[in-house]
Amino acid sequence: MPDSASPVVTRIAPSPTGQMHIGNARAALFNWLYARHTGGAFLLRIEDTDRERSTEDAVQVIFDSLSWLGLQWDGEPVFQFARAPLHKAAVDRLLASGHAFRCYMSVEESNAAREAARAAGHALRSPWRDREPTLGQHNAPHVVRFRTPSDGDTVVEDIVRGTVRFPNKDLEDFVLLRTDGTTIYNLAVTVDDHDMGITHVIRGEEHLSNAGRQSLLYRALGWELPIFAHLPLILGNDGAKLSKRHGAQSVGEFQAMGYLPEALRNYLAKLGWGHGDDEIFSDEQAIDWFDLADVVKAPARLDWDKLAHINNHYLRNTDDARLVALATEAHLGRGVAIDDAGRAALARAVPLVKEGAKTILELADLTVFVLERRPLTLTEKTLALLDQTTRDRLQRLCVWLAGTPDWSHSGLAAALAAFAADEGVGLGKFGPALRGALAGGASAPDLASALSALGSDEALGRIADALSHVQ
RNA sequence: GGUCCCUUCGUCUAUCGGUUAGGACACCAGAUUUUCAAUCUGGGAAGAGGGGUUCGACUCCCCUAGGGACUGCCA
Repeated sequence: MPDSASPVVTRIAPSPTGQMHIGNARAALFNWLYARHTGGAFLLRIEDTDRERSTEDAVQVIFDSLSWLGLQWDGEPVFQFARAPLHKAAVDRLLASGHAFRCYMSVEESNAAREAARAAGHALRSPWRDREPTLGQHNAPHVVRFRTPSDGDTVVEDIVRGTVRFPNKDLEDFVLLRTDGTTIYNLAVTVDDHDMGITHVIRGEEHLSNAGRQSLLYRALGWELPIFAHLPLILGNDGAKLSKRHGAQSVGEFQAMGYLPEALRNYLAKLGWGHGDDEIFSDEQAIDWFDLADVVKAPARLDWDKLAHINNHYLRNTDDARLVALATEAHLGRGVAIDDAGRAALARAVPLVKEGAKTILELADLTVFVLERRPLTLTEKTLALLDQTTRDRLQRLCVWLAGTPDWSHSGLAAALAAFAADEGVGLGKFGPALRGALAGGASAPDLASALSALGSDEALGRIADALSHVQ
């Protein structure tokens, strides 16, 4: 194990084959937190050895996802495929030391051999592990496999799992080099983690069994093992593996749904780790408190309600300029045109409604009423409310409001209350009709807020529109 | 099938042998009320089951059950 005095080096190593999974984002977060907590480094490695599935776009998705999440990696990203010569050199060493061997079985043959081995109660053992190819065979198509010990256990010390042992007989002679000469995951990861000086391998539990294979490689290569920490999986709300049907599974989707990166960081940090009763905390606090020893073992389910609650907290504590920009973006994304008046109205409306929004998308829903164009289409319900008494009252209200100099929320709330008192009725007598006149069918906040967000010209104009509506 | 991991309120979790098992989200009720929310107050809600160890187990050990991961010339 690495010297405890040596600086911590962690890494996130996604493969560029599509979107960045939220589980991967959480792993990145924990690696980042641990590196920052210890004053160490957080590195990024792109695992692009699968040439069939790796794409340029997906590499960009990884950069974008990490950047959006605010998890800045240290140094230049390492591209795994570019390190192929180093991987092959390691394989040569393994071949020379007898820890690996050339296997001339075809895919079909190895599949059959694997089944036979399982039937016999152990994992695949290639017949070539103890056989020398003839001279003619030597360069025939082959893979290179690891010569897995037949007896004993491979022990993995894991910070969150404790001591985990895998019987070697159940670990097959896994492939190191494909027939085409390219390297495979376990070998590449081991060589890269070693060369990059990774001290702590923090990743999802799906890699726990790989830690056994990788440990075998580290020892065969004569290298010091890193400290392993396998994180519990993130499941969907129903306890099943997180997939498309759970609503979202990639960082990009969470972003598109209107979650703030800091809210997602906070929520994700609480999935598999926690600090007592603390629910909402800053990055500084998380960095200060984070420790691998406190990582939870059990898998966690994604709770959308709680994420929404946390997102709402961050939304209401975010500065208005940023929220207005985000809301504007959301409206434009929906094809809603916004002119200068609209921008101004949005700037007035956002601060007044943000407390009720759980996502940026909801913030857009709550502000769409200010972007409607006059004359608004009134709902049946509003039309029904506009009887003569109410019309007369709203007419007087317009006069009253026109004489109200303070169109701030509090000024209007006071004006509305004073008007109601003057009329000798409760707000309920004309509130619903006024709401309908101001917002049409769209949702709107409390009346004082709605009025204030619209501004006097627009608000009075909308009321006049409603009053002139033929019955 | 084999190997490995996991198991406290519906959910995320606290507890690290002695607590009325705490908090948060959600839920329910009440208050407020111009819609929906928001807000305030109160409430219900948990140690998978069975054996041990111990003066004493949620906590340690074993078994069972359930869930999950891996088992590939993917990562």
